[in-house]
Amino acid sequence: MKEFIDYLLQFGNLNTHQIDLIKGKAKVIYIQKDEYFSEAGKIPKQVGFILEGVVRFLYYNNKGKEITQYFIDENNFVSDQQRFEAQVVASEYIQAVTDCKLLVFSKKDWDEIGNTIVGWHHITELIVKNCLLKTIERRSPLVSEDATSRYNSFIEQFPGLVNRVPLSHIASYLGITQQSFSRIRKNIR
Amino acid sequence: MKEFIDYLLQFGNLNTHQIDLIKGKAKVIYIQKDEYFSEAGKIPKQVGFILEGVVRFLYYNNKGKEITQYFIDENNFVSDQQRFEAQVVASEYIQAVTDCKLLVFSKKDWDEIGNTIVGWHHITELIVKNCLLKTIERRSPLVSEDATSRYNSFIEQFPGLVNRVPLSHIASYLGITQQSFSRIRKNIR
DNA sequence: ACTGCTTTTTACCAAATGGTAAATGCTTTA
DNA sequence: TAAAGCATTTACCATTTGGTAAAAAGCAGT
Repeated sequence: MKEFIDYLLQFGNLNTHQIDLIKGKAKVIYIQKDEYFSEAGKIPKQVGFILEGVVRFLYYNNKGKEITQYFIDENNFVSDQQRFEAQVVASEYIQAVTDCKLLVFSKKDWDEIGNTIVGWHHITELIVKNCLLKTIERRSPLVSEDATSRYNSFIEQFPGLVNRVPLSHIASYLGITQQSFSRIRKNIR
Repeated sequence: MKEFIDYLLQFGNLNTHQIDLIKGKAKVIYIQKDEYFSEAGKIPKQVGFILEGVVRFLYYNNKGKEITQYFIDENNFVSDQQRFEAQVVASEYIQAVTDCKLLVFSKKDWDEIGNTIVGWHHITELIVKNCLLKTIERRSPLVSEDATSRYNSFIEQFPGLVNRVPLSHIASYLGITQQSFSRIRKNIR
């Protein structure tokens, strides 16, 4: 829980009273590997913050191929925030890649925090913008670099994740087949 | 100018007094093809809105290869907004791809608008978020699809741009060589 | 330890893409 | 109109990546 409050305080000030309000509304939930945090075609019910574990965003392209779009690990928000705020159906799945421990807020509680804490919306806007920028920055090299360079930047950007996540998902994230990925890893060794 | 105000009104309400204030601070400038709107290593001096023309974001990767990261055309904001707001040096170039006519605001005028119009920050936050989401959505297929599919989604996402932009820049945006791009266009014909 | 199941690696060949270089086409300028 | 300069295409071959299939490795449950 401390990690979560520290995370928030990076983006704005909160007094102890406000922090207690937030803590009071946070629920801890556990999701097992391969379970979904939210699903394409359904309205996201909650916004989460990862205390332990890794999740991924994924969708199926028009050829039916499963595409891993992004990984999120400890001490980061996990949410299809646009769809959550607007309460409209998501177009992507958010799936646990390992067993996860999450802090979550229901839409009702999230709104109550927003209506109670002055400046909360500003904080969350900053967080969303920050996450989007990080996403763009991390995914950009995946377009222009060759597969080996993509893998190297993945290792830099998500240190340790190689050992926690099925390689098939990483290959999908990097935009290559699992076979090519295996070959590349072999050449690097 | 009407286009600009209409664009803003998509994201929030503004009364005539506020609109007049904004109009009063907007300057029209012209940039010739290949000139820079802002440059890597320099602090962005202004935020712009494209009335006519096309610009691109570009950077040089660690191998010195020029990478076109994004195109922006008429009736869209063009700004390295994070660096502009914070007034820190940019890491990318913004270059006119065609002769351009822009509305621009200096940092001083932009701040004055923000300090005068209640709700302005909210509008600009929405716009920034919107642009970032669109960027992610447009660039995502570039990772996982093959070159032909990338080209097809480019045509959908930027209709008409193929005929206004040097093909070498499009190839770079798609993450392929100009030769491959030429070959792909030939096969489609 | 064995079985069955999933993940990862390997092998093979086909297809796509990159790199170098040259040819063609298009625009601008004298 | 010719010349020069840049953009685009083509050709050729090397390299990378994809697709299919099978082997090997890892893992869970008995």
